[in-house]
Amino acid sequence: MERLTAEFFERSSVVDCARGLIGAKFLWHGCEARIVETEAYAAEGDEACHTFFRPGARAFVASHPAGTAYVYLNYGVHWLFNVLVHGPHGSGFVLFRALEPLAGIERMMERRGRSMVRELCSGPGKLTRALGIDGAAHGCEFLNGESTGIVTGASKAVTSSFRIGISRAQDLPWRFHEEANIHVSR
DNA sequence: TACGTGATTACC
DNA sequence: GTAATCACGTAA
Repeated sequence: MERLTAEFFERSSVVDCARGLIGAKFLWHGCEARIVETEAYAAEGDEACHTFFRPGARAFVASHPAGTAYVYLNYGVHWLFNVLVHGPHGSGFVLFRALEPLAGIERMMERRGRSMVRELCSGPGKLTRALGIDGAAHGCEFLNGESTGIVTGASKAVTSSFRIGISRAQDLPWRFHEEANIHVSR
């Protein structure tokens, strides 16, 4: 078990980072959860990535180091959590789509208002709510924080599939999840 | 299956 | 100023 550093998000492509994070442990202010579902968004050549239609996202990519949190509000309701990648052949984001709660579960239940563990983090908007992540985390270099970061973990059988909830570039198999894990999004 | 919700953006 | 678009969750 080792802490991931920014170097992890510099040495591989955004797609490999997304796949490689499955099974790792996400630490956030007293809560711990295994990453069981991610998606990759490439800053160049991916029409579903924010950089394709948002100048502000392009500016963010250009002005922050690898490993920075990119957090934004979606549909006016849900905060979504991404990690910035600066790979050898391009930049991008890894979206956290689902987690398997390990510690701090009581706190997650409080924030979610649900008591079933598999309802806590089984979606990108759910997991930010469960962990108390909001716009304050945007731009944060959380990897080496006092109480935030990512720790390597056993990667089990990882399946790739198409990304969810997007209208463009639907043909890229850039969603990754652990097989047969009940905590992935529905 | 319908719909609330608000930031960002492009275009007047 | 306006309108369109959205990497979603919930109840039903």
